[in-house]
Amino acid sequence: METPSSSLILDRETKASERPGDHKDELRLWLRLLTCSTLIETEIRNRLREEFKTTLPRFDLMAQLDKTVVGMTVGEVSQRLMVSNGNVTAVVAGLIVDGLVDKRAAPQDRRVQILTLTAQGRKVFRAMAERHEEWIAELFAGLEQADRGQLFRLLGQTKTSLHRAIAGRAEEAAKGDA
Amino acid sequence: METPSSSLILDRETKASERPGDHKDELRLWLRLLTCSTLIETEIRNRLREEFKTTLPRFDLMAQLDKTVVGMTVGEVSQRLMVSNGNVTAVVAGLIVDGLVDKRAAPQDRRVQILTLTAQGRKVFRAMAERHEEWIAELFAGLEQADRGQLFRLLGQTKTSLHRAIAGRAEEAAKGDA
DNA sequence: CAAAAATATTTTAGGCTTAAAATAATTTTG
DNA sequence: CAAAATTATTTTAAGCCTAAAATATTTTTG
Repeated sequence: METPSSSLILDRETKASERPGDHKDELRLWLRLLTCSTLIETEIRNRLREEFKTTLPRFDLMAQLDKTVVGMTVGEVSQRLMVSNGNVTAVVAGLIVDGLVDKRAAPQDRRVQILTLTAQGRKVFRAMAERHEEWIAELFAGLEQADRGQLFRLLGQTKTSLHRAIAGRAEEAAKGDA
Repeated sequence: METPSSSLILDRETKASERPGDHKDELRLWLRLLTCSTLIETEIRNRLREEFKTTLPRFDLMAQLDKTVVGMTVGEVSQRLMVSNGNVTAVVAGLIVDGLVDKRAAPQDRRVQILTLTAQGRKVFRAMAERHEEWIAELFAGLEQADRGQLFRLLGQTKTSLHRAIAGRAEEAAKGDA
């Protein structure tokens, strides 16, 4: 329990954001983060369509496959892209039709499907990736390098905070189930 | 062509990010921003479904309408949410069926449709908004308040950078058209 | 070893999203 | 003022995305 005087001090000296039960600052932070993310995503989507007649989900999927020579399973790709398995299945289907991706069952475990870029897929992706990197640099060009570094670090802490909060809640749910 | 000595100095003294034509740092920054955004969005989506049996697009749309008493046009909502007009039309259709939103043509300009929350819609939204605010605060709880402030400022600069880059490119395109 | 459990993926059903074309209404212009 | 241009929205067609159920395969267990 707080004494009346201590809460008086709180009322006088704290910012609006510190009012008990008020979380408007965090909300504004989230909305600003979302705005940045949406602006970038929409712009990249538009440029991929205009310059390469492709979509962001396809690009993202190919980007994962470009990181490996031995290929990647459906589950691995879905985890990395933070999308559902079914979604990977669907996007891959389109890429296979276009001859950019190859899919085959793993010989030692036939449940597993191994995805790889075809030679053409790798060539096409590399060309897009180069432009993509330029676009991103252009979009962030208005920030000083030091600020970009600072932002990168803060987003790292944010990621940690998010993972902790999400894992914490998953535990609660598991406890409830048991 | 560079002299061997100048490129030696570059190799020795500059960070990887400063190699000419290399923009890996900006790319990593973008991917980290996207990760944070996706983690939050997915978590909020899940909680809205579990706790209120609704979706994020519906929640976001209602959040816009909650800001006004006189209502908002389809175009206004679509601009604020950064989604297409057609998308607003579709999501609104669902909300109307559920009795949460009302739509009527403006009397002075019958092209314009004015959207408002119904009394029930406002009540339902307010309950969700309170929980939503708590969730967001929880997700950012691992960040010091000072860091949240710093992050907010940096994202503000990022927004400015993005708007400038996007507007700049739109001008180029317009020039090309003319 | 066979039944049960676990794992990996696909399918299904339904909602979101977009760009582009179509519709409807208003404003501008010759 | 009527045709043309503009503005606001809706429709359409196609792709993305998810959760949950179904399928196929492998591993565990009694």
